[in-house]
Amino acid sequence: MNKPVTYELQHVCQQSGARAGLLTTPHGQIKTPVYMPVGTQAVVKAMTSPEMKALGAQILLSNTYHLNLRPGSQIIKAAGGLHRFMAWDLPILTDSGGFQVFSLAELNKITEEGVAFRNHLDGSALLMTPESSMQIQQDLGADIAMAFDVCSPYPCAYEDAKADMERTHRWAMRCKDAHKRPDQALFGIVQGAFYKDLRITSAQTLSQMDFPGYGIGGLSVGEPKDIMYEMLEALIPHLPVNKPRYLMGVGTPDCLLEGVLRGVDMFDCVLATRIARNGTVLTRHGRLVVRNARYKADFAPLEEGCDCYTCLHHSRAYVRHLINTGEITGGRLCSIHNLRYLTRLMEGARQAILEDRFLDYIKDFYALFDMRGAFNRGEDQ
RNA sequence: GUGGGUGUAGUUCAGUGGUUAGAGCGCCAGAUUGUGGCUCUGGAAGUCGUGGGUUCAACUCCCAUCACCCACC
Repeated sequence: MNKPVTYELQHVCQQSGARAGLLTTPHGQIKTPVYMPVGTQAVVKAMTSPEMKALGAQILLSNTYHLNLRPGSQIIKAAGGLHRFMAWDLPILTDSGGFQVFSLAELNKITEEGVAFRNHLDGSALLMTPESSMQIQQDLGADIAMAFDVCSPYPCAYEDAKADMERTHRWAMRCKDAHKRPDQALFGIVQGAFYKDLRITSAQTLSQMDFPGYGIGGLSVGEPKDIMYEMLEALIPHLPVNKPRYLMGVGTPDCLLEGVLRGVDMFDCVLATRIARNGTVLTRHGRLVVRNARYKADFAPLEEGCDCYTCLHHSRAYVRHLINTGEITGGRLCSIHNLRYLTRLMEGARQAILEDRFLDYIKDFYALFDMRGAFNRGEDQ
């Protein structure tokens, strides 16, 4: 039986060691490194599928937990699967619900069997297990499903981190046993909080289970960036070279490039679309809060030279006006720009890797990008 | 012209003798990393229409005056 998702390592940058690859799925190929826009509720907020294609998105992420609550995985299955339901014929990856165990921690109880959630919509009880997550994800029918994991918080005591990691490994095996769909790949997820030895153990343990790809979970949960980079450097050498690595939830421009530098192939993040709806955009010069009064009469595009729809047609003053009057198109225009920005950042990274000049690419990025107030955390300040 | 009403932050309004006059909206700024987010947090902003008076103390009570609104001539 052919594997549903295969990874081909196309080139290793001689200057940096970063990777360029090709991910082949039932719904087409993905050139890596890649940023995956997030469409939690079977839609990238404010965007349509043709618009996502136009800005160069290769694959979208959607969410098991949310879609299972509404409209329900049976509805999406009846619609002919998630691709048809949301009219997106390129690849999709579904998150397992594991992150909701973390982010909705006050509303759930974790046992070895699974997680008892309080439904955040109506308060009703809901049990999610590795098996049920697999069932739901197979009903949704994405190209890539993620294992149901336990994401440790930051900070986290060693014994707790170890217990979360070991449970994640047991659940990964249960996910593998429960996963039957031949046209869908299942990725395992590395945990281990902020302890290098645990991260290495997790990478080795999951590698032995032979998944077609590996998520790196539990990072960008509030820790300083340096610590995240240390963890990546420790664990990635213990993942197989011929499988894709997906750093979950990471999405500031600098973190994307630093991740690529350390061997990551895939990223997803809500940041670009979330800040867009609140009037902040990303540019090569750093973040730009277009909502601010200084742009009231600024008729330049959001980012000079950007090829996105927004920058080709509209001014900062206009976008600011729409944001400040609460017009939904304001959030749309900022989303279009931010998604295009990150997509283009990754396209440029891939090209630089293929041409063995990725270190120069990063250097050029930092030379222009104003890091002051650029989503820093903790000790980064 | 007569009678009544209203004048407090940019705006709509609270505040009927007692620290440094408040709220919503607006304005300004900050936050946002596997989305419980048209969200969250903070800030600036008022000679209380004006001028007198009573009082230990006045946005508050009294007088005058100005502006606006309503009713009636």
